[in-house]
Formats: sequence, C-alpha cells, structure tokens
Amino acid sequence: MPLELDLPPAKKFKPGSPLFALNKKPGMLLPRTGISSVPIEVQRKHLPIYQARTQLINRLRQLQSTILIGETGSGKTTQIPQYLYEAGIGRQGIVAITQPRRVAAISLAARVSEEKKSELGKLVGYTVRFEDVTSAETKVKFMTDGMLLREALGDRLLQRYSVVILDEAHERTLHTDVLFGVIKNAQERRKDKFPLKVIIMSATMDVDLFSQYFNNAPVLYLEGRQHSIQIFYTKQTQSDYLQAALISVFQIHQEAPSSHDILVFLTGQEEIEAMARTCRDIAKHLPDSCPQMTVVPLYASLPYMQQMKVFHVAAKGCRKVILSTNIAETSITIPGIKFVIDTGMVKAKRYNPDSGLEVLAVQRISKAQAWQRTGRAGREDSGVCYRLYTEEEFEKFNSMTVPEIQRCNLASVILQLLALRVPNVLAFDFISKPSPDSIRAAIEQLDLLGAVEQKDNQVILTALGKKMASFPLEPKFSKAILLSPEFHCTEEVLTIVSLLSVDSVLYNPPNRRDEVHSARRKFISSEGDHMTLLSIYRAFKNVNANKDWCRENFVNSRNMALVTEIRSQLRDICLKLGMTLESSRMDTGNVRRCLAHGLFMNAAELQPDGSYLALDSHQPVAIHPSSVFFNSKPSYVIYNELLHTSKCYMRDLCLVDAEWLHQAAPEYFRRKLRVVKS
DNA sequence: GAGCACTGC
Repeated sequence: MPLELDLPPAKKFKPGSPLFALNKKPGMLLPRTGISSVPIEVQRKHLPIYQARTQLINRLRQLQSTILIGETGSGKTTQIPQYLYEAGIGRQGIVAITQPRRVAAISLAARVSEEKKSELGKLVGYTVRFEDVTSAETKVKFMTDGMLLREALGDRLLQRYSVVILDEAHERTLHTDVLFGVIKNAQERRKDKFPLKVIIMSATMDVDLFSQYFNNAPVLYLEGRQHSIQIFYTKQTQSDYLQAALISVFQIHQEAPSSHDILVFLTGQEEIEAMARTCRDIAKHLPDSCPQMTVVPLYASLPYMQQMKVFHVAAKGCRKVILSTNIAETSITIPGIKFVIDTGMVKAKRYNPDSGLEVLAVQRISKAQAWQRTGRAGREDSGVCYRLYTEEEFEKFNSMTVPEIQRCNLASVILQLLALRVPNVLAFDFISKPSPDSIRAAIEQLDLLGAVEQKDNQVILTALGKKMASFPLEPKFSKAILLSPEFHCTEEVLTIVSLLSVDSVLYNPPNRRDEVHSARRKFISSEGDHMTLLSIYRAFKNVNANKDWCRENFVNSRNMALVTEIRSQLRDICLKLGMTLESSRMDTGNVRRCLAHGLFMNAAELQPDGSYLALDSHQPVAIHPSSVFFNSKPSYVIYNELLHTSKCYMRDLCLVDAEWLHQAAPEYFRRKLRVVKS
C-alpha cells in the first residue's frame, strides 16, 4: 500500500472577524462544562464574551432584533440569557432560548442553572418533548425549536415570552425556519403592547440573510475560543475518496505522536464498517515502530454503549481513529481531536416535489459543512484538517447547505401554518421560500386526507384538519388515528403509529443474522410489517418490558421505551379530543383497513411480471429487504415511505385489499388509476 | 433479488 498523498501546506485558518477583540492565552483555557476547581463566577468572567458584557447589554437593551454571530466557545448561549436577566431586560416575561437538539437544551439549562446557583427547574428550566422542567418561577427557559413551535399553536403571539433567542440558527432546521416566520409575525403584532425582543444566534454564516429578514437588524460579532487550524488541500482531484482517506489516516499515523486522535468524515454505516475493517487489518501489519491503533465507528444507528466508545481515551501509545458520519459535525462533540480528515462527501436526503420522492444519495458537502468539520479539530488545541479535494474544487462547493425546508415534504409544516391561521400559506414570509410546487403538493396531500378545503379562493382547515394538527405526527398518521374509532381499533393504531415514529425497535447486528432470524420468526405476521411490529409490542408488554427479553429477541429496549412514551402522549391527545379508545383485539383486518384510509396515497400493485408499481405515480417500486414481504408477493400493499437508494424501495409494508383503497378515496382512485380494475 | 445521512414534535 503506497502511503503518500500530495498534501501541501495551505493557509492558516482563523474563522470569523471579531468585533470585540480579546487576547488569547491558551493556558487560560477553561472547560465549557463539567467539573472544575475554578469557581463558577471566575469561569464566567474568563469567557471571551465577558469583556463585551456591558457593551452587549447596552446594545441588546436598545435593539428589538439582533443578529449575534459568535464563534464556538464564545459563551454566547450560556451567558446572553443571564446577562439579559441580570440587567433586568425582559423580566416581564420569560426568556426562551431554542436549540435544535434535546440534549443541548437539557445540558445548557443544567449548566446555566448551576451558574445561577439555583435548582434546575426554578429560575432556569427547560422544556423538551416528554419533559417539562420549569415552574412558575422560571425566567430563563431552554427548549427545542420544535417545542416552541408546538407552543405557538396554542398562542401564536408567544405572549409568555419577552425575549426569544433562536440559537444555532445557521443549522436551518425545519423548525427553526418556520419559527423565523412565526416570531417575525408575533413581533410585528406585539410591537405596541408587549414588545417581543428577538435575538438570532448563529455561527459565521447567513449573516446578511438573517439581518435582511429582520429589517436590516444590526449584526454583533463575538470572538470565540477556537484554536488555529491548518488546512491542507490535495494537489489533485481524488477519484476515490475512500482510498484517499485510508492513505491519509496511515500517513498521519506513521508521522504524528500517538496521542493525536484522528476524526474521519465518511457517509454511512456500511462504508464506515468496511473502512474500520481495512484500517484494523493494515494496522496489524505495520512495523513495531508504529503506534497501536484503535478504530472506533460512529453513526446514529449504533447502540448507545458503542457510541460512547468515542469518548474513551485510548491507551498510552495507542491512537484513536474515529470513523464517523456527519453525526460528529454537530450532534456529538469529541474532545481531543487533533486531525480531521474530510472526504467532502455526505449522504443526505433530497426531495423532488414533482415525484414526491425522497432520494438518499451521497453528495458533495457545502462550504459551511466543510468549515464545521474543520472546526472539530481545534476545540482544545491547534489542529490540522486534511481536505481530500483540491482548493479549486472547494471553491465550487455550494456556500450553504440547502435548508431542510427546501428539501422535504411539507405536509406537516403546511398543516401547522394553517393551524396557526396563516391566511395564505403560499405567501407566508419564509426566510427561504420552499418552491411553490412543493407547497402545492403539500396542500394537495392535505386535501386528499380531508384536512383542508377551498373557500373563496382560500385554503382553510377543516374540523378534521384542526384535530390532525394537534398530533405531533405526519398528517397521514394523524388521519389514521382519527379514523380509528370507526374501525374500533384505536388502541392498535396508536401502538402502530408510535412504533413507526421511532427509528426502529428491531436490532439487527450483521454478524448474528441467523440468530436474529430465528428469534424474530415467532412474531412475523403474514399481513406485513405493521402487524409484525404490533405483535412484537404486545409480546414486549406481556413480559412487562423486560430487558433480558429484549436482548434475547433483538429488540432495542431504548427505542421500545420511547415508543411507550410516544404512545401515551398520543393517547392523551386522543382523550382530549374526546375519542373513545377501543381495541379490536384479534381482528387485524380492521386495523389494516384503518391504515389503508390514512396511507392510501402510498399504495402499490403487483404487476404480472412480478414487479410493483406505485399507484400514485405509476413508477416502479420494490420491496425493501428489511420487510417481512421481501420473499413474497402480495397483490396490494401500502407502505410508510419510499426511499430511493439503489432502487426505489417501499419501507414498512402492510397487506391491503384493493377495495379498501377505493373506499378510502374513491375520487382519487377514479382520477389517478385507470389501471386498477374494481 | 439484497439495505437504512441526521434531527425533532
């Protein structure tokens, strides 16, 4: 194996252009969280942001909308809410700080609460799904962006809040993007009565967009505590990024001290596991002069305990090499990374509103993502980033990742906007507009589900649509739940919808395939994946959620626990809506009939040649290998979703009668599907 | 005939 790659030294990278300068003293570096012998008040004063405190408070007092750009480690997220509170700004209400992720909301609340020397849930609290740690005293509230959006459904002016801080706005999550519009609207309508202060916090991106959106709001810059990172580009275009990554890993491995860990960004589970095997193989055959190597894979579907291995410090004389998906870009921060190897690739979903198809494909990252990856090398000390592409290639990357709202199905978002009584969803003030086609496709889908109707050229919610909006679910699943009383199977549908709301309750370790197969056989239903999941859930309840049972049956107990929580939340909503909850017991026909009424748009028909055609788009589709139907050929099926990878796969299938589909949406099937004979 | 980036309500 040739271990050389043309990696010329490139420019030094120092992100951002700070407005509030600060001398850097590396020796004074303090931990962001965790145990420290330094008193907390002292720690607060050593944060880069502290020197700008007075200026900041004065500016924030005057301004109604502010864009705050802060580098990693500036302390903006923990300090700004406290500064506001200490200065008496917004004391008439609550200061809300949104986060894209639950763990961030929870740990930030815990940290700030500790800094304020108060009990979590009193002055400082948090609200995430299933957990509300706040009280009447709470003045500083961390929450997920989705949670604030859900609260807005009940109070679209967000009257409890005096300040809303949208943190990590550059990530442009679906929820943050919708919140932009909701908050701007609330701010406008509240300006004479109870003004709403808005602070948008972001990394060094999208500044102009944010500022323009809030009527040219001023932009304040904060310096952080990022260390300098050297960047290397390849001299030539790499045709095989995996090979290039492998070479880079071992080049570093042979040259750098063994305590310097390496983080490699790859695209998916399979690729990572294959690369891990190759790395371990090569490492075994290196000369004794070379350090040892421990290879750690990291991706979301990995069980929790195995994910935790990235935090284990490697033994002395041993180098840790982490092979990760983009989960290490934002969600998991690994300390001690000296080298980042960036392949420049990512696996991501793209959405085509014409076909309604989501395509999962390996593609180029954006510049913003490249910087994010690079930044992972300089968190505690200076670092090095090897970019496995040329500088010319980098210059051609898109500058920003396309916001989620422009690459997903908008049915839920549009339903929420309608529930927020947005008069004309096509004209909603999105910070980045989705295409009119995808908005129209969403309205059409809601129309088919009976959630909306046209009145005087306006799209408005029906009574059913209003109820649908109260569930934290995709509209098709809310619809199935709301129809379930007609089929006397609400308990079963609640269970199934909850099971479909989590990643997967099935654990499939690749090297124990035969065991998995035989353990699972007893649950398999000839009626499809939904019914199979239902029987697994019933068995799980019968053994009182026993963990050993889960292990023996290759059931992910953590996800199963989550299913239980989701189910009880959905059940509560049903009860609030006054629904009667019945069980169909052994009658699974009714359950499938009910599912057909929610998922009729996702139906496929067996063709004479043994292939399947989607009834909606008439495109060829295939049964996903994870389905219990993989080796059989039912005539008509409904599926949860289509996933385009190597083929267009249907995931999670349920056997249905053609007749049920027609009953569910007679008009739709008459219009769309002449192919199907009644 | 053979496979699943990442969040969140």
